[in-house]
Amino acid sequence: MLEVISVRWVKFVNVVLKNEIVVRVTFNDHPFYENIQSDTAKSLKSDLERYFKGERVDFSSYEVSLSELSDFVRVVLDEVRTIPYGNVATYKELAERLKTSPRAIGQALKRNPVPIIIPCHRVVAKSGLGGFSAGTDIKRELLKLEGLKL
DNA sequence: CTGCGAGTCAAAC
DNA sequence: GTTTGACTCGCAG
Repeated sequence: MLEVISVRWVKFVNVVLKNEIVVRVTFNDHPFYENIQSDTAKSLKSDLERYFKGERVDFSSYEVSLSELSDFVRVVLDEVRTIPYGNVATYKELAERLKTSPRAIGQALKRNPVPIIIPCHRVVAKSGLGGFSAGTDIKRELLKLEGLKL
């Protein structure tokens, strides 16, 4: 079963679920047509609304689909999910933990299909913000929500 | 401060 | 095989 959540924020945040598993999160100028049926989708929509209001919300219990990704990307994204709300890690720190290079971490994060759910915005460069697949302005706003400046 | 070369490693070509 | 990054470090101007 396919479900869609759309939430208005600085952009529209559109989330697609398949069988109650999050398969994609995108930032768009227009909302997607919503189709919300399961309790999972209802709960996620309310969590997203609370999150965008600035409440501390943990998305780590939602299942995500990483099956199309390489082993390396999965390992990196799993590690990123352990970064708690309001905290950040640098590309270098993750590289050291996973015995790889900062650039390889960046390449993996770029392939994250579900930003916010997997909080890739909490990974920043050692001196500065770093990049973001949906635009660095979005990344900055997400960090601001969690009380961080950069 | 800005710029550039080298090191790095997974992905893309 | 070569090139390209959501990076970092060091060293010049």
